[in-house]
Amino acid sequence: MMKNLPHKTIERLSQYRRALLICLEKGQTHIYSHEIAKIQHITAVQVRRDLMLIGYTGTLRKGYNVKDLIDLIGNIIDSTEGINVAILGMGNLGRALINYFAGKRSQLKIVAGFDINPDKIGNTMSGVPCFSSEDMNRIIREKNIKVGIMTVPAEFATSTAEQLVKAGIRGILNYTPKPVTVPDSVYLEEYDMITSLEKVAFFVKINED
Amino acid sequence: MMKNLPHKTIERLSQYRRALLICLEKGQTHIYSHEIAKIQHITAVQVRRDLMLIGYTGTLRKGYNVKDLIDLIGNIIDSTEGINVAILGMGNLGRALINYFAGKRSQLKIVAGFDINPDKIGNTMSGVPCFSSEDMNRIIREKNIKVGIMTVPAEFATSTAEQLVKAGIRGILNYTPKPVTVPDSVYLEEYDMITSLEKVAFFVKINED
DNA sequence: GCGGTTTTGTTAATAATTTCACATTTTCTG
DNA sequence: CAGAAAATGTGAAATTATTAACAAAACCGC
Ligand SMILES: NC(=O)c1ccc[n+]([C@@H]2O[C@H](COP(=O)([O-])OP(=O)(O)OC[C@H]3O[C@@H](n4cnc5c(N)ncnc54)[C@H](O)[C@@H]3O)[C@@H](O)[C@H]2O)c1
Ligand SMILES: NC(=O)c1ccc[n+]([C@@H]2O[C@H](COP(=O)([O-])OP(=O)(O)OC[C@H]3O[C@@H](n4cnc5c(N)ncnc54)[C@H](O)[C@@H]3O)[C@@H](O)[C@H]2O)c1
Repeated sequence: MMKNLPHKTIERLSQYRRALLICLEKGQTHIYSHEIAKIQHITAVQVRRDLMLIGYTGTLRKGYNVKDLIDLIGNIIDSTEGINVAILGMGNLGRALINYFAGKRSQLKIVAGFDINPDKIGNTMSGVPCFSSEDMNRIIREKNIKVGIMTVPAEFATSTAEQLVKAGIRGILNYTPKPVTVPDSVYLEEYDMITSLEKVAFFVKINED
Repeated sequence: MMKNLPHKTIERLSQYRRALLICLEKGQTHIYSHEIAKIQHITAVQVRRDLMLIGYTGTLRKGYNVKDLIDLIGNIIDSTEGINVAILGMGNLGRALINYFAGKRSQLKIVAGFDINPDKIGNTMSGVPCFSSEDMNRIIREKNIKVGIMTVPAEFATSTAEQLVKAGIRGILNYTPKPVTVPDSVYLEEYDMITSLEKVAFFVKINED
């Protein structure tokens, strides 16, 4: 069910929820498609189309119920039992991520970090225990970790991905600038900040007439 | 010229270059479309189509010349005089970014950081001087900074974006989870790691049959 | 209660992106 | 040198994503 939602829609649903959570905190009970659209820099039609795809129906002239919509998006994109996540490489970026995620989403819990630096192993950072990379296989299985976020140095990207796959991981988010290869059964997402920055720089350049 | 390249192509060109630079370092002189494709997890046709769009012609049976292609991609996406970049918010993520970018791309130079924490102002981090946010307007104009990377706490996202726009910035890369609004003349790119993680988690969930 | 306005939901149209299919060229092999 | 194999380049088709257009319903002001 809901397996064939467009990839772009999945991303937007996550973003809608983020915006809706802010509205909920502010005590807002309803929201119009064009309000969501404004926040996300897209069109109101697109918002309505996405909500149509997940079968949510708003109220005419009142818009969408913020709380209900948050819940429905949760039903669609979250998994019921939650998903345990590991950080590979507790360096600058790894720590920044742990800090950022701490308590943000109850369905996604960072339950372990891994490193090879003996000074870090055994410590806890923002509530996340750091283990030795050597124990990756065991810990990932013990803690039922499904997703790994790779923040190791680029030269260790390939070997770390291999270890993760061997340990039975189901999804990898790779922040390393080194693309990795995984079997089809593992979902892979790669992101490089330089690509984003170069894209911004490109459009700045061509806007300069 | 080259103004109407598809957005997706721009992103991929940046990624091709990243891969090609690694090949160049290894001493590889030529590369086939299917080799590039494998690295980027896309199809060879897509690579050829992108290169067709930028007017690059490879050699039949030899593939593409690594060095030439790197140079051509540079001609397309880099601006000739280089672009100066500022980091807004020298916290965990800001410092991680400075560290990461240091010396990676000569065309994109992080020339200033801004913060409001007096302990940070006046210091230098990985060669990047940290200024007070109050001086943003002056410094951005003095140093001819065109692009800003926002890594301030979410509650300061809106005001920081406003300051940047007032200072005449041309592009913003927003890593804050708070979407911001800017005039059409400013190119805006937003990225939230939670969206990426939720996307990975979603596909892990639906792959579990 | 009526006419005007606003908003949703959805079909149809359009636009963007990717893939297919294949002609062409080069290289290799015997 | 002929035929097979491997690669590029590209028009056309297919797919995916976005936008336009509009009917229908709800509310507002009078
Ligand atoms: N810093 C950024 O903003 C940024 C942005 C994009 C990508 N990246 C990439 O993310 C990665 C990490 O960046 P960083 O700034 O955190 O670097 P860092 O050097 O601060 O952290 C790397 C950490 O990984 C650990 N490590 C090394 N080998 C390991 C292994 N085999 N298994 C587990 N842990 C291991 C190190 O001990 C260190 O703690 C790099 O590949 C970098 O290119 C960084
Ligand atoms: N840490 C992550 O991995 C991560 C990931 C995605 C997004 N983010 C977002 O990036 C932002 C920064 O994250 P962080 O972990 O670096 O936080 P942080 O608290 O470590 O850093 C924020 C820095 O911004 C400075 N600051 C505060 N107000 C400012 C202002 N008005 N002008 C300039 N500087 C100001 C603070 O002094 C601090 O140095 C947050 O919005 C966070 O949600 C972080």
